[in-house]
Amino acid sequence: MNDEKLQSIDILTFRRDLVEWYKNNKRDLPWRQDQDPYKVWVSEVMLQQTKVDTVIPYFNRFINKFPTIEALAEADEQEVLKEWEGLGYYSRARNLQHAVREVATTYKGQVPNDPDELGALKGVGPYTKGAILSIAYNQPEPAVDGNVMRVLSRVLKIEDDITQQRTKKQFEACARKLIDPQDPSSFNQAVMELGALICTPKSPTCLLCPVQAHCQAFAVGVEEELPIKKKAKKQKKIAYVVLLVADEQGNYIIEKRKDSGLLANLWQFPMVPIEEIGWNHLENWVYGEFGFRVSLGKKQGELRHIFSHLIWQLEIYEARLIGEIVGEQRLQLVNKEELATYPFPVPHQKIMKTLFANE
DNA sequence: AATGCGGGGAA
DNA sequence: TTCCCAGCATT
Repeated sequence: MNDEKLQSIDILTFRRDLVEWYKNNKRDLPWRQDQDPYKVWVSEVMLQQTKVDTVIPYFNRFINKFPTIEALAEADEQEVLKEWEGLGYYSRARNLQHAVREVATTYKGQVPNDPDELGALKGVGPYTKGAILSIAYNQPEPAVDGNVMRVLSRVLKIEDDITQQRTKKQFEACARKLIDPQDPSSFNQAVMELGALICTPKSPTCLLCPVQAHCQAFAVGVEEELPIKKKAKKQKKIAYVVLLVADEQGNYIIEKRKDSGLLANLWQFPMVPIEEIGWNHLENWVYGEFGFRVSLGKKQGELRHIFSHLIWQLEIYEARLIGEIVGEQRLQLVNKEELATYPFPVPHQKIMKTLFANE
C-alpha cells in the first residue's frame, strides 16, 4: 500500500546517510556499553513511553542491583518495584520479572532470539521484540515506536492517523523494507536517535537533518503538520481523603494496593473516595473497609496528581487511631525508617516528604 | 478498536 | 495548559 511512497526515495542512500549520521552523532548511553540481551531488554522496557534522560539513573541502579537474569529472577517482587519506584507503568516491572523467570527456567537463562518465543514473553510487544532482535542479535526486524512513526510519516509523507493499529502495521511494513540488512542494529537505533535529536515533535531541526534530501514532507513544507494523531480524551477527576494515621509510638498505617490495575502492589496511606462515601460516613466506612477506627484530625494540605487517564485530588488529614486494628493483612503499621523500604507511588512519596519536613 | 496504565519535561 | 515520550495488555 505504501510501496509507492517507498519508491519516492532512494533506499540505499537513505540508509547510508542515516546510519553514517548515527555513527558520528549517537549519544553515549549506559545500555550501549555492550549488547548483552538482558540489558538491552531492561533498557527497552524502561524506555517504553519514557524519555532517555528519565531512564538513565533507573537503568544504572537496576542493573547494579540485578546484574543478570538470575539475579532478577530470584528477587522479591517488592524489591523490584522499589527499584522501579517513580518510573511509572509499574506493570512493566512485574511483567519483566515474570518473563525473566520464564527465561531462566524455560530457556536456561538465554534470552530467546526466535521472534515467536521472544514475542510470547510477558511485556514484550512488537516494538520491544524488534528492538531486542535487532540490537542484541542483529536481526533485520523492524522496531516501530513513536519516534519511528514520526520520522517515517515525514520522510514518506504518510498522513494516516498514527493512533490507529492499522497505521502502525503499515509503518512496520515500511520499516521492514527500509531496514539496512548490513546493520539492523544501527539502522533501527538511528531512526529513533534522529527522532529524539533532530526530527522532534515540534520545531524539527530540518536544517541539520542527514536525510533532509530524502524527506517528502520537508520538500513541500508540511513537516510540522506530521504525524497526524487523534487527540486523547480528558482525564476523569477523583477526590480522595488521605489519612495519616499514627499510633502512640509514631508508627503510620499504610495499605498495600490490589494486585491488578492502577499502581498494583504498591503501598499508600489509606485513601477514602470521599465523593462516593460522603464526609458523614467517613469514619464508619474506614472501619468497614480497613478494620480500624479513627477520629479525623487537622487538615495537613492538598495535592493534585495527574495520571495519563485520571486526576487525583487529594486532601490530606491527620487522624487518631482509636483502639486496635482488627486483622487486616494488607495493612502495616510502620515507623519512618521502615516506611522508606516500601514502594510508593509519587503522590504518596510527596506526602511522606511533607510528613518528615514537619519535624 | 478502545481503554487502562505513570510520571516528567518541553514549549 | 498541551503534548508526548525507544508501548503493552486487556477487553
